[in-house]
Amino acid sequence: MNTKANQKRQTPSRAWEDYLKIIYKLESSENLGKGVQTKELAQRLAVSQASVTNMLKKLAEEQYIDYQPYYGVSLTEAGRLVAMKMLRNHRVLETYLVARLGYSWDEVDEEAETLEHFLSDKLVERMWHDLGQPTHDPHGSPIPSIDGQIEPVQLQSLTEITLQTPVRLKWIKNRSPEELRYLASIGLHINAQIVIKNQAPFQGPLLIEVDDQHFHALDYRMALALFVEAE
Amino acid sequence: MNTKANQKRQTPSRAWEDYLKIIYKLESSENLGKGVQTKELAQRLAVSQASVTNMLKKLAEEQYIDYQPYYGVSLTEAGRLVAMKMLRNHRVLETYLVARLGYSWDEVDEEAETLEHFLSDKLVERMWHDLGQPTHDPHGSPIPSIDGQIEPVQLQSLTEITLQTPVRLKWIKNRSPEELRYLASIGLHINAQIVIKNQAPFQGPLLIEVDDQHFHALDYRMALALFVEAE
DNA sequence: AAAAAAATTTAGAGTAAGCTAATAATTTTT
DNA sequence: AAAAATTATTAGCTTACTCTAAATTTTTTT
Ligand SMILES: [Mn+2]
Ligand SMILES: [Mn+2]
Ligand SMILES: [Mn+2]
Ligand SMILES: [Mn+2]
Repeated sequence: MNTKANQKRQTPSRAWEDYLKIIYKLESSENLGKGVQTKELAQRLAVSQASVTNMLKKLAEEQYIDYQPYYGVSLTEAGRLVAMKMLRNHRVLETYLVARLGYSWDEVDEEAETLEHFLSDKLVERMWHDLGQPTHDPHGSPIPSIDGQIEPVQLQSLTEITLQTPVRLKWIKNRSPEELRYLASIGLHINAQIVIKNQAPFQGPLLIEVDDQHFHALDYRMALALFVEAE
Repeated sequence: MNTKANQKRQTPSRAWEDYLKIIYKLESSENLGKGVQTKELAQRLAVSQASVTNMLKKLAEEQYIDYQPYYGVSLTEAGRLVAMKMLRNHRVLETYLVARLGYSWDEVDEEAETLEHFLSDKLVERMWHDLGQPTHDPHGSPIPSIDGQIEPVQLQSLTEITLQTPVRLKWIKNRSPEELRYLASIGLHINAQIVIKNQAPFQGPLLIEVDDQHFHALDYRMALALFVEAE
């Protein structure tokens, strides 16, 4: 009856869930195959690095992550499943708010960031079925399946597209509400058609035509966050 | 620049909100005009009496309650408004889950008990408008208005009704999911017609007829929680 | 009015999650 | 290969909320 070894893995708290979700996001958008850094986590979670170190020890203890002190962390399968559940909760809710309660795509993230931790499985599944089992959220992010599978994103950034080739907007990655409102105001919603007419040098703005209608100058950094598919 | 006096009142935490909500419920269902007791709060919140005392000091400090040590507590106006917001959030959500997501009345309380603390005003108002601005939840409890007004319940308990007088069921107070399912199974939903055919002595069961269809024996303690209105 | 019972508060401690400052390890630059 | 810069960890505190056990006050019973 060893008190430590026998202990059940606890239900992850809100804090743990946010850590695991961010670790997942950093892991999958990471250029290299290295572990996720303490510093990056601290930034994304808006807590001190010391707090992150402290929490990583607990997450490792409960086997949600593999932790090599000084060399970063990666998710275990248990940790990945927690992250997937958060992404599913978050994205199903966002989709529901837009489709059923008149939210616009810039309003949903704030609501979902908190509620993702408190929605029951039952509620998420009922929303998802009511919506017709959607596969993507209002920003084009894939919704993990209930058993934790997620479609790999196979899209190109708008910055990688050659001039004059019409493409369709499929995913907007991580933009602020203000930026999302701006994008909507120039017609850049999911599935909009985009043709790059010109690209200024030195990572300068792109001249784009949207849905064969209007021309706009698009900042290079913004273009980096727009992911598209050949028509 | 006194650190204490200048301090803003903090946004109430989930724990504070639950305390204030329960204080409200005990205050308004209390027989006498005395303060709400520490012991009752401890029972309803499932925490120790010492924890309650500790929390009451903080709530009094922030002026959400009036607290007379040893003689119980009552809500201030600020405290009452917090309680009303929780009841509104809780009851609007319950109504939404039943009307829009196929929940039955015995499933909604569990979901609402947690989510009431995390729903934004925007979301609650959108659900409420989408539902057509309902005034009562699926159990018949009144939904406070957005500015904290609540309709006083003016109903009689089924135990106070004379034999053979048809009445309509308007409110089921505080029943467990199991009891709610049982009530539904014998046709006792909101607005069902009830006629008491007989009442056994010594607070024994009531013989009732439901919607002119079926007869049932109803436990006296259950009847105490059913509130009705003359037809 | 005293004794007994019940309710309440106080004392002391624990856990979760955060912080700053100090220290240590790693990585980058020279 | 040193020095400098960066990143990470440790040490020591803090706050919010909870607990049990002991002490105190109020209420009820005798
Ligand atoms: Mn989001
Ligand atoms: Mn979150
Ligand atoms: Mn309820
Ligand atoms: Mn609650």
